[in-house]
Amino acid sequence: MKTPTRNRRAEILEAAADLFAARGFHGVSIEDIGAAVGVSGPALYRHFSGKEALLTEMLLDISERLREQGARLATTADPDTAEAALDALLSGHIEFALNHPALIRVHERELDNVPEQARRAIRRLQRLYVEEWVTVLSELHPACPPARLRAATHAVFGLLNSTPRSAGELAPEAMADLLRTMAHAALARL
Amino acid sequence: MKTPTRNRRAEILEAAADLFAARGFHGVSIEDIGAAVGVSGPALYRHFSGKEALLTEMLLDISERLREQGARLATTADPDTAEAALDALLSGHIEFALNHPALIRVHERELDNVPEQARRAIRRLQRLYVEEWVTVLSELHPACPPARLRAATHAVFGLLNSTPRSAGELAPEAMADLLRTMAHAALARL
DNA sequence: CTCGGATGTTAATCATCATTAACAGACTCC
DNA sequence: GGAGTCTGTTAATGATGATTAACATCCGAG
Repeated sequence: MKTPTRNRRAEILEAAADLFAARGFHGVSIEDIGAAVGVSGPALYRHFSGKEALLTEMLLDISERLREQGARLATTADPDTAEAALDALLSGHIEFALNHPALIRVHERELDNVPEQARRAIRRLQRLYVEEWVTVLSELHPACPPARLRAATHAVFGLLNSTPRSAGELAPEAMADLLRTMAHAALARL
Repeated sequence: MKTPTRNRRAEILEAAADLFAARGFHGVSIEDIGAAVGVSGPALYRHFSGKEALLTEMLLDISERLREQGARLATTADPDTAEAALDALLSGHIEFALNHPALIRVHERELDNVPEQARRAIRRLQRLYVEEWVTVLSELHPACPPARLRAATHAVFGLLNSTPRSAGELAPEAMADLLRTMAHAALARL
């Protein structure tokens, strides 16, 4: 019972993500989450200090992954072409959104349910990720004011994160292709 | 007390929309909503049969307004140019999103908290609205399969509805301009 | 006037839930 | 082979919150 236990935490986070994505933080009970992983109720307290802590860890993890990925992709070995960097950011975000629709949804909707302090940390990571995009975009559109670039970035996130809502309409590759095409076009002229 | 009372229902719906947008359906209590309009708690039951009924009416109203607006704008007097129809749809949606960010947010997030039957009705209205867009788009892109057009429509909604998230970054007119530009570009090549 | 309906108020009621207690099996390390 | 740690389990405990009951007011109609 050494190895299987290792997964418990991750297993719980995964199940909770699906549930939170489907019914929202307040719409899911600790019981529900326990049931989803085959244990029941208060067992979760052996792994997390509480429901908020669970959500907090989930959001911190997502934000951190996005930020890390953003920092990595925006600074590719060949950053001379901002075009290439933008394409990398786009592809990375799309891949994440398509592979983890539940995480994207939770990340988009549940920040307010995180306790103040952690919320600040999460916001910081989100801001860093956005700034990664803004930096790249400002190279492509030097005349465009930063506020506009930031708003454009948020708008593109909204576009890319529409995935969970139109799931099933299109095959994943077709969806990825569509989103990349649309996002590129949307960001071409600002 | 005849006239002022007339507004109570609308007043409640408005306050509830703001609260639901900010904290989510389950994160808001009947007490909270009452307090927001200056009465307290169970007084709401004089106007709505319950919390779910309140949300249901709110979502039905939003969906209906969008659908009606869509039907009206897509069938302008001069529908020979699909371009014009698309532009009208875009402008209408943007105006709605900018003027009613709370409603857009609730519309986007809370459908699952509506009882089954009403949910079907709301979904039907949403579908009709989407089909309005798809019809116009299919004139502009005859070769593009409908599923792709539908996914593109959802993606554009995601883009346009990003408003509540990037509020404050840009002045309303600047934001409207940005969204229109980006959406047009995103839909130009499918 | 006074009756009835529309609106509110405060005090139950009844569930649902997060969180904590108290208790138990299992596996590790010695 | 036993002490200790890890993970679970099932009963409290305590809040919070939706909904309903039992009473007030106010106002217009007759």
